[in-house]
Amino acid sequence: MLVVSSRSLCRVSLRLHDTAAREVREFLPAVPGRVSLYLCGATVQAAPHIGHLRSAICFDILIRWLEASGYQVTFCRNVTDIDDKIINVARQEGAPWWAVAERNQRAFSSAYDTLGCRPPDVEPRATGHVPEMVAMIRRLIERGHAYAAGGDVYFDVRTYPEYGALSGQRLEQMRAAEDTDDASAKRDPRDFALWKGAKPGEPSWDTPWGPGRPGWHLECSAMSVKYLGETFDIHGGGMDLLFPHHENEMAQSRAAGYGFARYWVHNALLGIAGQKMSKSLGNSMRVSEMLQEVRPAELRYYLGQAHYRSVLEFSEDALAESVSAYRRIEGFVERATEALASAGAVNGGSAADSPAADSPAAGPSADTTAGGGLPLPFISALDDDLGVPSALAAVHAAVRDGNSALQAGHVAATRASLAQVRAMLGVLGLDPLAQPWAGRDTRDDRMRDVVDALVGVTLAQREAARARRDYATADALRDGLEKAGILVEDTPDGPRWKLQQ
RNA sequence: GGCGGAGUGGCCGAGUGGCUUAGGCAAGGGCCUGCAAAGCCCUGUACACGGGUUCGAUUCCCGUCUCCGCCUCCA
Repeated sequence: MLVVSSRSLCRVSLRLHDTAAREVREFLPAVPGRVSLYLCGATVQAAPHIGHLRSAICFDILIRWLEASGYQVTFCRNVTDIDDKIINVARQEGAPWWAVAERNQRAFSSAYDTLGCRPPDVEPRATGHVPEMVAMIRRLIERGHAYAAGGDVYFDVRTYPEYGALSGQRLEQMRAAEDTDDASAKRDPRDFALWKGAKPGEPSWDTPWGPGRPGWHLECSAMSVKYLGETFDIHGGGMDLLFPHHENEMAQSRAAGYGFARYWVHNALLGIAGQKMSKSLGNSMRVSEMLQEVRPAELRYYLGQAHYRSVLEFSEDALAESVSAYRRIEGFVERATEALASAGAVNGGSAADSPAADSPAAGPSADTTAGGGLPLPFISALDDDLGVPSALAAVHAAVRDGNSALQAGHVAATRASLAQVRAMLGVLGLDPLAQPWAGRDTRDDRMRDVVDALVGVTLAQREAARARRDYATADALRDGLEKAGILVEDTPDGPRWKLQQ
C-alpha cells in the first residue's frame, strides 16, 4: 500500500560524481523539484566531431533522467562564437567571422538534433553578452581581483587563494601560461585574460578599457549568472575543460561574490587510439561522416553505452558491435509492436504503427516496476552516478523476456515487456519508435513504401511456392532478395523483411 | 616537474572482499524452422606484474611496468 505513484518520491536518491568534491555524492538541487544546469557548449570553429556528441549525449541522458525523475530542468548551453581559430578560419576563407561561426553553429545544432539531444532552454552566444561581461569585469576590478594592462584586462590569480582547488592544481607547480598576447603586461604569468584588447583587423567591441573581445572563460561566468542565477546546480563539460577553463570560471565567479556551480560534472573524452594523427583524422571523426556508415540511433547507442566517466576509445569494431546490439533491441520493439497491433486490431490493419497517439502506456500491470513502467534495476542503475551500462543490462533483460513472451504468444506479457523496454529506451533517448528516429524523413518513408510494395509481390510468390512445397523456387526468390540486400524472416504472422546491415 | 585516470575472459564494456556465470558482440552446441533468418536455452571461465593486510582479494595497501588525459585552444 505504500507504493507511491509520484516518481520524484520513489527515488530521491540520485548520486552524482562531483569533480570538485572528487567523489560521488547525493544530488540535492538548491530548489526542490528544480534543476539548473549549465553546459559548456561548442566553440564553433569547425563542424562537430563525434567527441562533441559523446559529451552532448552524456548530458542529454542526465537531463532526461532528471526529468524522468520529476525535476523541472532549466538547461543552458552556451556557444562560443568568437575566438582565435574562428578568426583564422574566416581569414583563410575570406569570409566574415560571424559567417563562419553561424555555419558551424548550424552544423552543431543539426548534429545534436539528429542524435536526439533535447534542445537547451536557452543557448546564449558569447558575442551577444558583452554588456554582461563588461559589468562583471567592472565588478571584479572594484573588488580588487582584476586589472587592466596594455589593452587587456586580467584576473589577478594571487588575490584568490582558492585558485586551483577545483582541478587540484597548485599555483607553484603550474607551468606558466604562455599567452602570446604580451605576457609582460601581466602581474603574474598565470593571470588569465578576462578581456582581450583588439589587434589590428580583429573584430572588437568597445569597453571602458578599450576595444577588444571577450576572454573565453569570462563568457560562461557572465552568461550562467544571467540565465541561471548567481548560484546554480550543475555545471557540466568535458574533462578537458577542467583546467584551465572551469578553474578560471570558478575563480572569477566566486571572486565576484557568486556562489556559482554546486556540482561539477565532467565526461571523459572519446579517444581515437588506432587512428594516426593524419589529417584525415579530422574529417573521418566528423559526425556527418559517421552518419554515412551508421544510423543516428546506432551512433547514439555507441557513444552513450559506456559510462560517462570512462574513456571510450573509438574503434570501428566496437561501433559495429553497438549496431548489432541496438538492432537486437530495435528488432524486438518492431516485432512486438507489429504483433500486438495485429493481435489487438482484429483485422489486417497493419498500418497501426504510425506514432499518431502512441503514448508509451504507463504499464497497467506493473510487476517489478515503479513509476512509469521502469524496472527497479534500471532506476537504481541510473541513480548510481548515471550507470548507463547497468541500465542497458536491464534493457536487454527486458528484451529477452519480451522475445520469449512474443515467441510463446503471450500477448499480455509481450505488451508489458514492450512498455518497459520503450520506457527505458525513452530515458536513454533510444526508443526506435519515438521522436527523432521515427517518421522523420518523409521521402525515406515513401521510398520504403515503394520497396515494401515491390518486395511484397516477391514475398507473395514465395509464400505461394512454399504452400505448394516448391522450396527450390521459394529459396531462389529469397536468395534474389538477399542479393539486393533484403533479408527475409518468416514469422508466425507471415514473412517480414528488412534491409541488410 | 605537477594533477588525474586506466590496465578484466576472442572483442567491447560493467562491477564486487568470499555465488555478479553483469550486459552486449563474436564463437561452439541445442531448440524452433521445409531450409534459413530472427528468437530462446546452454557452453567458454577473465580480472597487468611483484609484495603486503586478511580465514579469504580481481576487488584494500605498497611497489613495478605499460597506457591515456590535463597543466597551451579543445566536449
